[in-house]
Amino acid sequence: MTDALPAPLPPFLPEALRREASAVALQRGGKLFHCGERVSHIHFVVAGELLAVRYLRDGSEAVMQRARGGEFFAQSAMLVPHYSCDARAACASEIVRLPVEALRDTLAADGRFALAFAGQMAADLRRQCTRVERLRIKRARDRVRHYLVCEGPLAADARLQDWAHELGLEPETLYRALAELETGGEIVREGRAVRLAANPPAAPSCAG
Amino acid sequence: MTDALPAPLPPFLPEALRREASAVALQRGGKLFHCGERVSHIHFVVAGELLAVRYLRDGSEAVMQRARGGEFFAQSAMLVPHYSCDARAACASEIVRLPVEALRDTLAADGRFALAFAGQMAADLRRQCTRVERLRIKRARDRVRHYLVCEGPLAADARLQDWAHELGLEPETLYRALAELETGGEIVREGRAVRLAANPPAAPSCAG
DNA sequence: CGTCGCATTGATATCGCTCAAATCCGGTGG
DNA sequence: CCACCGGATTTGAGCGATATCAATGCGACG
Repeated sequence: MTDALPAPLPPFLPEALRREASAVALQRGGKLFHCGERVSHIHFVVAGELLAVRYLRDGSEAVMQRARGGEFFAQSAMLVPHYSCDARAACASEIVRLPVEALRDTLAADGRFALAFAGQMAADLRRQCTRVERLRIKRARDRVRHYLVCEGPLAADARLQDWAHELGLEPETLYRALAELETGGEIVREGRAVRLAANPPAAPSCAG
Repeated sequence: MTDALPAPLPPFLPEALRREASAVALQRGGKLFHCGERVSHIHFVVAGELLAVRYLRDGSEAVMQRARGGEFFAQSAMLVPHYSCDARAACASEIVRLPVEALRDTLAADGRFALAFAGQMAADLRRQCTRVERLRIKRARDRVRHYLVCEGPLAADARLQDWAHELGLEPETLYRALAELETGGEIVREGRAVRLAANPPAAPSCAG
């Protein structure tokens, strides 16, 4: 406990906050906090995946948030005194937690940190906004296009499985969509990498 | 120009920032900024709807962000010197813009404001995270359930059309899903209001 | 060499989207 | 007060797309 773990934490965290940080390890299915508990910490996911879930009366559950390595989790707990959902690890995970009091104090006192923290949240927010717009798209091909336009080419070391999950598609559907886009000349695949074709078949934008 | 518009702006904005604010009105289709332009302002949507779009080479477009009345827009511009997309009004809109320099300075100088601003972004981020998880759900019925669990009952004065759009469904699909859920006893409809049934048909969670 | 996970392709079922028509509801004007 | 109108809601029928199940190829790794 109470290890200082400078490496995995965001670089903009002031030393004063790092000293207050403590590490938590969770098994798959382990709980980080429960609905109704008093908010004491803000969490940063070093590795693994955390879920914020709310349970339905019939035993099923609704995932409200999902955070993976390098992301903050349940940031909105900053604003409220009690958690309104449960936090569970989707797989074995390592978390660093910061006392919410210390975070608030540091935000209020350290302008440079406040700016960086707001910046991190702005970046996360932009990513989620883009995902929302992408998931609103119905056709698999159009989601793939949207991703390539907004996020750039897919790295060669990425697994298509994970990409399918990011796109809200089943892997088989993604494979088929990629095959069609490649046949249509809209994308180019080099090994596992995928990028938009430089010269798409449809009407070009400006030059004739 | 340079109107101070205290009413529509978030209450936590310091007076110093309000004095720097200027109002902008846009027709449907009007551009707020273009890809490549230098970032000068952060925008707050008073009324209407703004889109951040990136154009594909074939003339179609990808929406990256969407902001409606009461929301900030293109917050991530805080972090970068140039816009990487175009901003267009989806309908006639009123915007208040804050010079990014002034915003940065105020964030760094005014701790209370920095905390509130970060809080606003945390709340927006939570909302988007929940939407992402909801849109990942494939079946219409399950999306409706997720919404009611995470966001609470639907107000009686809401239009089902707007709700369908929020859920990423066509109105007809939502009507059918609601009919099925009501027949199944999972939800109760009182006029236009919709809420989860107090006593669902499936197995209860704790008490027998 | 065997195994395992990932990628790929085929066949089928399911679900949501689209087009179309009927009903309901609120507001407007006579 | 009533007739009318427009938009929202609801229901029906058919189509298209994705999910699902199944089988095969492929590459890494022990």
